[in-house]
Amino acid sequence: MRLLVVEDERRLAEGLRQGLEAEGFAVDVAFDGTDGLWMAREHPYDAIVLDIMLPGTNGYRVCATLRDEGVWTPILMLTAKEGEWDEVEALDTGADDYLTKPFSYAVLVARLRALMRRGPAERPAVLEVGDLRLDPAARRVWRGDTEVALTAREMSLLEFLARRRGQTVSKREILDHVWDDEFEGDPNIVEVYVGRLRNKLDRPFGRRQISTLRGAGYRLEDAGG
Amino acid sequence: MRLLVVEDERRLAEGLRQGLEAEGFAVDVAFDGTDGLWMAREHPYDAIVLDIMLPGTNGYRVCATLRDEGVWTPILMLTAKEGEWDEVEALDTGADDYLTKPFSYAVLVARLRALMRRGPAERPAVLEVGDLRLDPAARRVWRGDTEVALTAREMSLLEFLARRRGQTVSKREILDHVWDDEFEGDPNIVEVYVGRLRNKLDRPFGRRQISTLRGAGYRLEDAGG
DNA sequence: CGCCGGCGTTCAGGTCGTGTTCAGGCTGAG
DNA sequence: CTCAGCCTGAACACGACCTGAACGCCGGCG
Repeated sequence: MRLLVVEDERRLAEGLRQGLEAEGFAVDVAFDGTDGLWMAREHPYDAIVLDIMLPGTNGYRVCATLRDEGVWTPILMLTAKEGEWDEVEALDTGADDYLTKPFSYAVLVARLRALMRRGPAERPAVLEVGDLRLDPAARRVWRGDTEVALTAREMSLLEFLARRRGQTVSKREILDHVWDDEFEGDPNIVEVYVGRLRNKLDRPFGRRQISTLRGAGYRLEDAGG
Repeated sequence: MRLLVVEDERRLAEGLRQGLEAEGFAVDVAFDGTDGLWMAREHPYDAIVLDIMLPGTNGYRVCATLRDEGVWTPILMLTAKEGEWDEVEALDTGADDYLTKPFSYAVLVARLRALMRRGPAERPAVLEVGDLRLDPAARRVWRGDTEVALTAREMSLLEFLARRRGQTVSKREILDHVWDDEFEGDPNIVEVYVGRLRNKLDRPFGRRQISTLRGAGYRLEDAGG
């Protein structure tokens, strides 16, 4: 069984390598996100241990990118903060399990074995909100039974809203996540794209699932409200 | 440390009880969801072990209901299927952790201890005052079961009052916090907005939870007086 | 190499919700 | 009774939001 450990704290990384090798695993180590991503793409690992706080590319991004590229190797994430939303986010971006630091070594091994027993989860995450269904990996969207064609940008906006379903997300938040932290163009672009999503997903079906909250932002309603 | 185990398989439930009591926990057992819900409401447990597949009320529902009612006891869910969406759903409905059956007994204990160490944490991102419930993050408000639509300004006024529930807040204080330190318009605007909140939250429900204290300010009553 | 179509983005004009002001009526304290 | 403080319905103005259209970039294709 071959493992990849992506962890920037050298001491912890080396400890894990030794311990896991003693357990009979073959272990590779990457010290930052970019390296980790590259190695995960190149080699067929049986599981990946992935820290969230990483230089280069952070854990969420590594995970999301791999899933996007169709790499479904089981991933166990290491989250630093306790009681935060990290865990939910970890699972949302396609991780299969998570562990909060500090963790017991025995628990890590137990959960790794469970993950690998489960096999390479060839299970593309599908988000469902009401009768809206979207497969981020395949980049496909259905309203009920009929598939709807979206452009790349429309897709990622919808995905962002879907992951925060029921919540109000501000325009600034949308710009930061769907566009880029440094995007400094016209925020009106969000309105334009929300409009396009409505034209494709709501109007033809007589719905209004994307609602506007003036002064607050937008919200994808849970039910077909 | 007091635990509640909600599990319908008698054999497993008894095994857990014995094992956990041997670890020094005080353990109560419920064999279906309805009982579990009732017991969780009545007693201040330090943590709850909750099976998903249950007669009566299923685990998701038990968890969601408790969270809705403001019970934030740490919950560890037991999911039966592997590699399904159960885990995400579990965390989404407000569970703090999950374990996939079959699980190692040692892992269960380890994770329980971690949960309890974390404390009755999970800050209720939701404010509750009487049967008034508001989720500042999602920007949503409910009176009992019915959601009420508020504008941005109404929302922040209500949030301010809710965070000072039971206390009298002066008009000046409200102006400083909900509007702006330098706001120099007509203070009457506070009266207008209090009136609007009453129209939306009190009047339609035959309540009067926002009371006026002449010469002093306003107060959001704890109970639905 | 140049045409073409799709896509992301910008722009301008129109709509309508929301924040604010105002004036007159109401209420409670002294 | 009187007055200050509070309530409230109506009116207004601003700006957030919507939308159709145009522009430029890029990749595919002849």
